[in-house]
Amino acid sequence: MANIKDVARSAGVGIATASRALNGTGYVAPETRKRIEEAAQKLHYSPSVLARNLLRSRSGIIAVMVPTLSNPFFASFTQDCEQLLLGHGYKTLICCTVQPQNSEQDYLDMLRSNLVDGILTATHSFNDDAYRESGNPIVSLDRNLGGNIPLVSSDHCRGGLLAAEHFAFAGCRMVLQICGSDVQNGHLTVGEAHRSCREALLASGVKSEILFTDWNRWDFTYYRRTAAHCLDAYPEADGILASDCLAMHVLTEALQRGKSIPDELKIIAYDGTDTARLASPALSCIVQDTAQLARTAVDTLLARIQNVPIPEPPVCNVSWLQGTTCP
Amino acid sequence: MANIKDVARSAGVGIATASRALNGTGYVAPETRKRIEEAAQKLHYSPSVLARNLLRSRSGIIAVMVPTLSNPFFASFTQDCEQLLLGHGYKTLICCTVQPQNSEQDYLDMLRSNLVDGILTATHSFNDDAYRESGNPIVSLDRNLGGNIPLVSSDHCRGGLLAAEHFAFAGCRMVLQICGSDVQNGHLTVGEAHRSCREALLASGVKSEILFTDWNRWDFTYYRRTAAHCLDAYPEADGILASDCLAMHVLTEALQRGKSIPDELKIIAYDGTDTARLASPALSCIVQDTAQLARTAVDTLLARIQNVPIPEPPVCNVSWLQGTTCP
DNA sequence: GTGAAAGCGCTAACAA
DNA sequence: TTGTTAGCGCTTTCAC
Repeated sequence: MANIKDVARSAGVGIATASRALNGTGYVAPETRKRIEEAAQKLHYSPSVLARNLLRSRSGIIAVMVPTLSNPFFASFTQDCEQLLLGHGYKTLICCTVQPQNSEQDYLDMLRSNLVDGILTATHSFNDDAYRESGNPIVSLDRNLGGNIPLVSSDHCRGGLLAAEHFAFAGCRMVLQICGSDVQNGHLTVGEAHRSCREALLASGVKSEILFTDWNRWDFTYYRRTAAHCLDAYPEADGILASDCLAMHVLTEALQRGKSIPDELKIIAYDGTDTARLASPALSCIVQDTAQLARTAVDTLLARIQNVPIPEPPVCNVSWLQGTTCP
Repeated sequence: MANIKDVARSAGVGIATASRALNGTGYVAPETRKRIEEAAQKLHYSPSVLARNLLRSRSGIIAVMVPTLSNPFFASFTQDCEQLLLGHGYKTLICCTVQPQNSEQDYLDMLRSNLVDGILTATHSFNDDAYRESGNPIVSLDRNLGGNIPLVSSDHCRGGLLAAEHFAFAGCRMVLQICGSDVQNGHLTVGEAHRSCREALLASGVKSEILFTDWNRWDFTYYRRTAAHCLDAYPEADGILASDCLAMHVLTEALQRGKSIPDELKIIAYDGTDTARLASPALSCIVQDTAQLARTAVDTLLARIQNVPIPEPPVCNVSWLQGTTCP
């Protein structure tokens, strides 16, 4: 690969002149510029981003950390971030933490070692200290990392309330809320949804049970087993709240058992990704606005990187999407 | 951020010694090593990957190009690649080409400018020349780029055959095959599936129509419109072959119109991602083995990077997954 | 065993 | 307007 020295030599000019011409920075005679450009063309010159990065100590790369891309919510969020970041001149490095051995620490080290300029994390693990200590531009989705790490999240409180209202309105007597075990440490803001939902249900005289799923499990078989377990262990439940994938499995499993939906069992899917909207019968959903989440997260991160004061990130919208699994 | 010079100074040694101690390369007295390590610890030293990369002219990053992560097949493939690459010490840069302005060219330039060590492309656009000219380590999924760019793909010929067999067995008289318009340039290997399916159908006396979808469209509304269009425009079709997402929309739309599935209409989903397996009634699928595809693609790319001779990449398995939308 | 120095490819002061 | 030079932070000869 030809480098700038080759180009300069070939054009019969100094290195700095070549650099200036190629970057359009500083003075350079039109005729010289032409010679340089031709030389660059001829040699297929392409500047080394590596060298440039070292000089500027920035890589132009942002890491997006998610548990797994196989979950449509995270896939969608990642996709949205990638597009937005691209618009700001950043590339996106993807980090899936579904395998416990891919410790978040390794990913955090990328920040310190300058491999990435910032991190946008949407993972669910526990070691919050590592994040705080890492100190650099980090923005968190849906998980309160403490320190002064900006938190971006949906209005889960309202989300939970919406769900409760619809369950109650539909005449449920006993709702099973399925949520990740990781909400238990209290740092996951989605816990708010379950808290507010439960509170509102109880206030309306509806019973509520909470079932915690295993940590960091996002696979088909686990979902299916969990769905079956719910129906086995809580036969009296006439309402179930679960995130998209799980809700779809519950729906499938319930139909297979001959349950009539929504008559015998109401289901509300939390997240409301396109995937959930594809189920038949259509799932009733609490929809998180991934586009808004991504936009907020990216804007906040970029502000952080540029060291401009960041406005308190707005809480993102949730909305009700009427399906047929809960009126 | 402390650099190696700071560490060396703090430990009272030369830079080279510090480097050797920290990397465990070359001789260094145990006691000196200890001093250096302590200094590094104290200063929170973390080596700059940027500098190291420049020196080695490698970044340890692989780019994975897909149309969009919102499609579960690509999400799954990307996820699998990321995990495998991580095991080989590579990070994964994600490039979504759903927006036409994010030209593949920009991404290819990353190769030349050393930002990535290799590219794994699974996009569907047309400019094959750019790939060939870029010359560096590239592996293609499901798209014949020509030159000597390795191609990894499923046994689509068998996939199409399987589909045809099941349609015929189910007693279909007229099958509608929906496929991306991009197969028309003949470079997309998935075209094989449709070719072989159609051939086998015709041979069995079953009619076959092919409907081409727009290029590079992967959104919910487009899917839905297309599904509706299929049912409108081909009322006589009693079998439909479509990729997962579209198949799910067709299923939903058909049910909404009161069609009885599979009695009046058989549906086979091509890809068979977890998402499709979640539909109710369960979709009958031709399953591509994304794990195997990813493994093959990654192995081939790494061989290419290390400049070892690459065995002809094996054609990956497809299999039939019995659902209830086609017996 | 250790350290000085060269250099990866580039940009930005500073001189000329 | 152009060229020389000093680094960015690191690894790696090659003397000592």
